[in-house]
This record gives sequence, C-alpha cells and structure tokens, in this order.
Amino acid sequence: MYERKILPNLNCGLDLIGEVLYGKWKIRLLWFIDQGHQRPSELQRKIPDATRRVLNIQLKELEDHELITKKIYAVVPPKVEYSLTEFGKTVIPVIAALGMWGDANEERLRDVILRRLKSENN
Amino acid sequence: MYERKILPNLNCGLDLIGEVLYGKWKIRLLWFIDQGHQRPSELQRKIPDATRRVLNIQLKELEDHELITKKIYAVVPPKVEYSLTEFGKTVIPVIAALGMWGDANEERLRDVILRRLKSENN
DNA sequence: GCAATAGGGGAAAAATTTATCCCTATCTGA
DNA sequence: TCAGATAGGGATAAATTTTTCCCCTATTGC
Repeated sequence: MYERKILPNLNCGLDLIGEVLYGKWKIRLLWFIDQGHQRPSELQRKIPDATRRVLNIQLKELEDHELITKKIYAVVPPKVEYSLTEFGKTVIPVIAALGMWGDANEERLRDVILRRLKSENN
Repeated sequence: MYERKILPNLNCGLDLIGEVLYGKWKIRLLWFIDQGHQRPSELQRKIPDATRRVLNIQLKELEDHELITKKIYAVVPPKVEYSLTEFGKTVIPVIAALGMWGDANEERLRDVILRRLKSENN
C-alpha cells in the first residue's frame, strides 16, 4: 500500500471532507450506492470509465472512513453488497448540492471546461 | 503547460463540478476570496501550506473557468486583486455546505482519517 | 548599491493517483 | 468443455498534480 510522505491538513471542515471525498470516483460511488446499486458489478456498470481495480480501492477507502459498510455473503459465485452507514447517509445531501449546482450550470460548465482544454492543447 | 492525455468525463453535474473544483486548494481559494481576502499575498498567508506556485496555477484555472476575475493594477509594487464572478458566487453556498458537514463531523472525521493513515503506515 | 516588497513563471523532481495486465476461485448455461 | 459472471489482488507503468528551486520586473527607502 502506498505510504504518504506529506501528511494531509486536517484543520478545518473543508480539509476534513476533502480528505474523505477526494478520489476520482468516490462521490459517484456514494451516490450510486445510495440509489440502491449496491453490488460491485452494478457499480462497475454504472461507472464504466473506471477500472474495477480503482473502484475496489476507493470502496475500501470509503469503508475505512466509515461512510459505507461491506457485507460479504458466503455463497458461490461470490456476492457482496455495499451500504451507506448512518454517517454516510448524512453526506448525501451535500453531494446532492454539488450535483444540483453542476446540473443547473451544465452548459456553461461544459463550455468553459472545453475551452480551457483546447487552449491547453493549443 | 501540461497536456492531458485522458479526457475528462463531462456527463453529469457531478463530473462538471468536479472538473472545476478539484485541485488541492481551489475550494479554499474561492472561500477566502469570498471572505474578502483578494490579494495573492493575503491568500498565501491564509493558506500557508500551499506554495505560491500552486496557488497561482490554481487561481489561473479558476479564472479560466470563469469563477473568479483578476484585476491587475498598474502600480509599483504591483497590486493584484481577485474577485468572484457572479457565476463564482453561486458556488459559495455549495462550498458552505461542504464546510458545514465537515465542521459538524469534525471529531469523527479526524478520527477515521488518522486511523486509516496509521494502518497504511502500519 | 542593496534589500525589501509585490507579483510572476520555467524546469525538473517528487509525490500521488489511476490505469494496465495478469492471476486466483467456483458455478451456471450452452 | 468452454465462455461468462462474480469478486478480488499484486506488480508495474503511466498519468497527473504538487513541490522545489531558481530567476525576473520595477520602485522605494536606506
């Protein structure tokens, strides 16, 4: 496992939430789990751009941070289900706020993001 | 300037907001600018763990994404002031929601984050 | 002349995060 | 018997982000 060399700042609320929500797919994972997509394979189908590997890694981090729990059924073929913890549920409204702002400004955001990409790759 | 090799996903609101808010210091920059700390040196004092260089880079990105504007005064020594655009102001409540959740769960978050760090560096 | 102030930026290194590739199991259905 | 589904993990490469280091501009004050 990778060992951090630079310790994170944990001074204020923004630092703290950043520490648990940063990660390319974490917010989406929480969102889809909340929507009832609890099995790894479902999540992978919902987030096809992520590789299985990263999703597993990020799910593990979410679990370590107590936002989700993992239930492994002793059956074959294996079955696993993730659920939000009570704590995890409290972060959903915050994610919803992020998504709503993004949706409300969809066109403009797409526009400025693409413009910047083009000038980068000028 | 670094040229991306993997294009970002811009499918949903969450992708879009992620694209403009990701960056280790961006949220804090927006927050402090909103609080009235508009000059680069002030922002640097507010965020001492970031180097000048990164703050400049991230401020430039926020500017490209039209969340802030930069005003350069033709004086010596130079004076620069950043302000939120109208668009940028609309994202502040979302950031506030992030910060409030983080503050409300401060102890627990610090606890789980530190626990995970220790087991990583076990 | 030299330091301090205020704001920048290039290049390269280091840190961190993601992606790629390959392997392990077992059961079901064709 | 072979393909596919289900879940997982190690090793390594590649991508991306952040840090480090060093340099530049111009004026004011001593």
